[in-house]
Amino acid sequence: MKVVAEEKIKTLLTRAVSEVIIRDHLEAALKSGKKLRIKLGIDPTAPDIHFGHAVSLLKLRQFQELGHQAVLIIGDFTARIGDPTGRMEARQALSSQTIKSNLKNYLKQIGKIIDIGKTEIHYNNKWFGKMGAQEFYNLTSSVTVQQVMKRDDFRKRIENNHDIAISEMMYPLFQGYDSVMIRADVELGGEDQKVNLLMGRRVQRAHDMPEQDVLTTRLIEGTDGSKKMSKSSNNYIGVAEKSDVMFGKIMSIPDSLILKYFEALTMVPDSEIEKIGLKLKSGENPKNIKMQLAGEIVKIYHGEKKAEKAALEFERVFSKKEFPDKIATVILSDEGRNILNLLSEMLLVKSKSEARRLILENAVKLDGKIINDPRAKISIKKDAILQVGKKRFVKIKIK
RNA sequence: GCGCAGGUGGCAGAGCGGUCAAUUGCAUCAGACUGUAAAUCUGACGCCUUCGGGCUACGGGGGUUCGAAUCCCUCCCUGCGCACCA
Repeated sequence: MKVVAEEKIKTLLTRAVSEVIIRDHLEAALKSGKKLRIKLGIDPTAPDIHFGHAVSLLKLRQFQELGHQAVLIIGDFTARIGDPTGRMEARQALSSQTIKSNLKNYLKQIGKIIDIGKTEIHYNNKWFGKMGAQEFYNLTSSVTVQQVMKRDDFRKRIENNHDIAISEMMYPLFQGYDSVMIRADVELGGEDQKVNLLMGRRVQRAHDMPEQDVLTTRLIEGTDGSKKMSKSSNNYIGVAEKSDVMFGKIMSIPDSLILKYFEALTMVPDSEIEKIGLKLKSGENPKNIKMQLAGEIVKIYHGEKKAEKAALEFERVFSKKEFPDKIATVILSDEGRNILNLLSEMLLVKSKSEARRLILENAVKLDGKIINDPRAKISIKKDAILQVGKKRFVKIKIK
């Protein structure tokens, strides 16, 4: 029994982990049998959780499985102020109602990964909402500008003459104060969060509290295979995506990411992953292994059955080039109409100009037959499938 | 507050009176090749079009000019320097 626990602790401290500070301290604490308080902060401004977040959440789950107390911090305070990071982008503060409804979604998504029933959830507006100026002042005194500016993206922005709002510099402080309020023993986060997480230690120290250990998880690259997964790079896979879409997106990652994804996004045991690594090396078609990967991941969010269905569907549409199982259906009268109008009415294209281009690129098919004349008049006599590119389909029913 | 440099398409960044719907890179989309891989190659990439062209765009507003992304005025915004402050 004890051996199993040691094994788990090892996995906890190494798998998909970028850095542990202070490693020896945390390891000792884990072995002491003490129930630790593990903090993870969530920013409720993003519309949904993606696999980048899932890495830390899976790590939190591992802590839970060892009997530790998961503590989620929902950053509703900062969300209400409005996040200044995305320059130009909507700065308007989210209404508390939007935040509330977002949260519901969040918890549903997060609940697929961790055991929400055993998780403490705190909204940091609870303490920041009524924080006085004096207290705020004290908080700002616990850290220097230089310390905050260590963050890489701040440094780069200074170099490139991009602006940094003072409120942005306050973020790490707020985050650190959260650690004080919930008396965190450990804080989790992506490796890009390191400076912020370390700030928690500083703020705790300033509040005469034992300093939390910090565990950063590896960042994963998105579907493009090069940039880290993020909403702004549009290379993310959302936790809430439909099983088919999720499966397909996982299949589109470069082969080189397969093992990393296995480690960071599945619960497949280390020993198993090692074997998979060997298979890859010995020349097995990576497609098969990627299929397995996709199945494992989809299973977490949608269950075994849907994962299997998604695999079949994938084979059907992309390997065999057949039509998908389920296609959005539109009912139309059978009068003839211009192909351009048809495409834009079906919302398969953004504009008629785009439609024209796609047609000239041989991307538009009706029942599998290429339409290459933008002026074609189409009259549909019986049900048909209209297709643009490889991924856009609409089934037309005649009424 | 003063001075200087800037604000261009999703982003970065050219252009500095007509040949600018605007070089180029990235991102995106389509086609070829495939395992929807990745890489690569080809093409497209404001909107509308009867394919002749038309319309709307280079921070906002106004002006000069036959003609402005390009010149002038003004407002807003950003950076840098000085001053203020410490």
